[in-house]
Amino acid sequence: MSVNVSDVFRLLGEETRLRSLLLLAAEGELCVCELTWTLDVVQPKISRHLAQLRAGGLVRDRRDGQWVHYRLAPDLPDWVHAMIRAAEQGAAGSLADDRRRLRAMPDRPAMRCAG
Amino acid sequence: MSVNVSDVFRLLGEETRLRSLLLLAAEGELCVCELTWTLDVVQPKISRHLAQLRAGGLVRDRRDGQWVHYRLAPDLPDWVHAMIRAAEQGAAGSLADDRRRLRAMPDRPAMRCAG
DNA sequence: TTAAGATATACGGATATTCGTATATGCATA
DNA sequence: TATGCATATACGAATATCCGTATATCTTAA
Repeated sequence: MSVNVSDVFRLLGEETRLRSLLLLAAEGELCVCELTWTLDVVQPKISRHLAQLRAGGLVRDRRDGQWVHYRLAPDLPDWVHAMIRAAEQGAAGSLADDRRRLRAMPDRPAMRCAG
Repeated sequence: MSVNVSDVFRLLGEETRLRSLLLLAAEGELCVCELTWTLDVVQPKISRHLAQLRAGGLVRDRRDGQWVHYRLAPDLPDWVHAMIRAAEQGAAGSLADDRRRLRAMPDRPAMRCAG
């Protein structure tokens, strides 16, 4: 699964995908319902965008009962990590907002070890 | 002229724009005809994409007689530079190819101080 | 087995993007 | 002024992207 530079740019050029990826990078692992709630969009929209991130090799999914948890792909090349760090820096404000909203989510599917 | 993260991603998610920007970052300043020749695309295509990069605040242009030279915007935030460096790393191979092709261009409009 | 919750996909429709071609604009030079 | 070169823009067509809604799939629990 090799990642292509312009594919990565194209994938992250969409707000929902960018916000999702930055949340995953910051929180480690999130399920679809957490992203749906945090970003305040309908569930199929999140699923579709996550599927694109997965097809592009940026994230992996893991089923856990009813839930599917997404995380960054474990084998991303250095330049992708560098690019994500740059994006975190450029989107610091809105990322912090999203993380705050996530923490305010009621009844999160627990078993999370984020910090 | 403030640059937005997802705008930058979207702009660089198109191959011609990405290759143009990386060439500009590597070479300092290039005119439209150099990009047209190097990337082997028709001139209006280059002009259109450069116009988008300019509208997005990523590049500036400078007219010099008949030629218009483009360069990276001088006031880009750190995270944009970091993102460009990451892209250079991820696209190292094709960027080197493009720079080689540029150096092989005959009758370049001179007055260049690249290296 | 039935019901309910979480997630994924199918399907159109709306919108946006990209492109090739033609043409306009700006500058230099005869 | 007339011509030529470099660049920009206009325009329509092809294509891609994104979305909302409906529905399918998978899992758990009763």
